[in-house]
Amino acid sequence: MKKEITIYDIAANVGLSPTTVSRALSNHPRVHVNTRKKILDAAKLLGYQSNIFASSLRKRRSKSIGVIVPKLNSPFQSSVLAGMEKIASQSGYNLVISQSMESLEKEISNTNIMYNSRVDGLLVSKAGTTDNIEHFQSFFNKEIPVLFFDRVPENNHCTGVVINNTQAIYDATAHLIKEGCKRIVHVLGNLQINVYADRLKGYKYALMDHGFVFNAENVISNELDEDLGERIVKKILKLNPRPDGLLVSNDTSAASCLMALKKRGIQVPKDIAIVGFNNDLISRMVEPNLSTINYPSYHMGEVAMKNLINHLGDEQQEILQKTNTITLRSELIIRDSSKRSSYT
Amino acid sequence: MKKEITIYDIAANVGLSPTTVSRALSNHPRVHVNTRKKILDAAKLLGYQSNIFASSLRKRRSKSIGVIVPKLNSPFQSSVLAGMEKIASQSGYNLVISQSMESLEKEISNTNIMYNSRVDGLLVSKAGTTDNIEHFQSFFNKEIPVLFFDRVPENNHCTGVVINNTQAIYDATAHLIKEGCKRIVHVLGNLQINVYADRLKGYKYALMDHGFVFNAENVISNELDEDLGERIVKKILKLNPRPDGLLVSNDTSAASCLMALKKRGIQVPKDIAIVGFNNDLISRMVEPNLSTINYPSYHMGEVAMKNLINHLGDEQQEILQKTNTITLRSELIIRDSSKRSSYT
DNA sequence: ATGAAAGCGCTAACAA
DNA sequence: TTGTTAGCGCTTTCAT
Repeated sequence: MKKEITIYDIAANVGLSPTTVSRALSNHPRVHVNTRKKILDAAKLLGYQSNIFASSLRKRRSKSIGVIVPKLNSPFQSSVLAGMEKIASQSGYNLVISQSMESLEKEISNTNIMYNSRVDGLLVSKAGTTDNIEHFQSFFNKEIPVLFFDRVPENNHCTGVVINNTQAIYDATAHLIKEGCKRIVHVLGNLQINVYADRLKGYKYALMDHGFVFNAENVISNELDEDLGERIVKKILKLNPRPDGLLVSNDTSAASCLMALKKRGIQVPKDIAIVGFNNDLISRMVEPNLSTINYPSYHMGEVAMKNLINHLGDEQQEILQKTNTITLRSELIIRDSSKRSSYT
Repeated sequence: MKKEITIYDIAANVGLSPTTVSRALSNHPRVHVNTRKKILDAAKLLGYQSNIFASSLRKRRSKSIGVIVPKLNSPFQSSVLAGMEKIASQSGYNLVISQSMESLEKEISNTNIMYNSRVDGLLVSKAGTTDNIEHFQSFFNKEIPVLFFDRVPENNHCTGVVINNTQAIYDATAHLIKEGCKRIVHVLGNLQINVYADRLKGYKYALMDHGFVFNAENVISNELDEDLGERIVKKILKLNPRPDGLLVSNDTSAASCLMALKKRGIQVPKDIAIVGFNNDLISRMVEPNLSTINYPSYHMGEVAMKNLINHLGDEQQEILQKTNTITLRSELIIRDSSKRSSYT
């Protein structure tokens, strides 16, 4: 490995002190314009590259933000990440990204690595099995801001960027009821996750408000993956009376249910109406197009990152502590998969 | 911010030198078992966290890998990243990720940031407009390994992890010909990118080998996005004779073409057969299911990361330099969107 | 506007 | 097996 060019080399080259070079390089105001120019020129000439380790060691800041997501390869998360990256890079922050694979154990390990990596702030969408936030304690102790997004822990003082999941599913349920559905099955993920717990609430409230009786048989909590469709459809076809409405907590799974239904000759929305969640691309590509909840994922990434970065400067993170929740707008998008009115 | 606990604190606590503490902490063999235990206990007790800046400054290694992709929010890239993250985290490496947004300018900027961040290695899938690799020169000079994946630069000595794009499209084209297609339109991305240039070759070769005449009108180079379908379908419907085969370089765009065709009452595969690329989820969710090329994206991430990390130890990167290309297996998956035989 | 000196926390020679 | 010493490259008082 070649020798590093340091500010000492530049200093020697231009006949000034390392201090002045350092100041010039970091745009300190108290450096004469000509001096700065001379130094910058020399730096370029010598091929100088600042050593961020030395700088970070000294300044105790890394100019990097950690992000922990459950899974990297999901349309939702990758879109959030894209939004985050945009803002971070605009502000000169690096993104250190890791995935918890829905495992609390790995989330803890990731968190520790992030802590050791001295990220200036942490953005987390928690794993399904995470039911406490002890492992972030080291961040809290050192007052390194931690901000949750989408999947936020319950009952705590952390800021979270979320959508109103309860309202979203309330609207979806009410919509299905209005379309004449009599038995609506709700398929969702791990109920330990706020996202799904809230949606279940919205579902219940909507039933209640429309004079329906809640029936636990109509709620299926499951791993939301691509193969969900077959499993779910088998299950719901055994129910009596047969459900005529299906509320699935993500579009991929909803699409998969749609496939499984069509395969059996069950017509959507005539026999069963479907509403998905997220407004992923796939919701516009299947037939019939899926009604869904528009989830502003890219925007969520931007907002979360912006809020985190805005508060990095503050010595005391009061504002971030006090802004407990930022709720983004989401809305029901009605497409053909749930338009039953014409058939009834 | 609270005071840091350092190895000096531990040393003082257990009555040993910082050196021994450092050795114990990094599992150096020449430390007595009891000593190590005492040190580890004290470290835990005091809440010690190693300072990677100091360590990296001293060791001149960051234990982090940079990844630059064109876009974070693509099913393909996020799957590659997931594979990379898995391997990296297993080996104790952090992932610093940024996106070039298909802009050479941003790619250069990202590259410089990665260089300044002192990543131990760099993984790149290049932007569409990148036609040289000068901006990686600083990495080459310092012998920091750079490995390209999927979109690799032409004519250079860098290692790349790729699939055989030429063969893949050759097979797809041959398949369409066998299914009786007489006029096959090939829709692909920016031809400056090896991926698409190679595919065009495969298309031409296949035509040639089957006695077809290549016609430039049948090649459409375009931005491959979700809205592609309408644009493409309008174009091809103007062609005379009307094409009966469509080869689209990613599944999202292929699905979008499929939608646009169906909207106009054109039947797939009877009137026009379609083959996509990537084997994204969406290819299995549209109707008819899309024939496509299975692209082992997750695996590509794993392989690329493994190869990079394997060669980080080596002082001289000879092996990496000499292994010029790693080609992963890809294969044609035939589904309903291209099964025309029964109609002819 | 510029400089001298100290030190961030760690590790690697070298010595014992 | 353990310790001494020096220094990685930078920034930040404090002085001039």
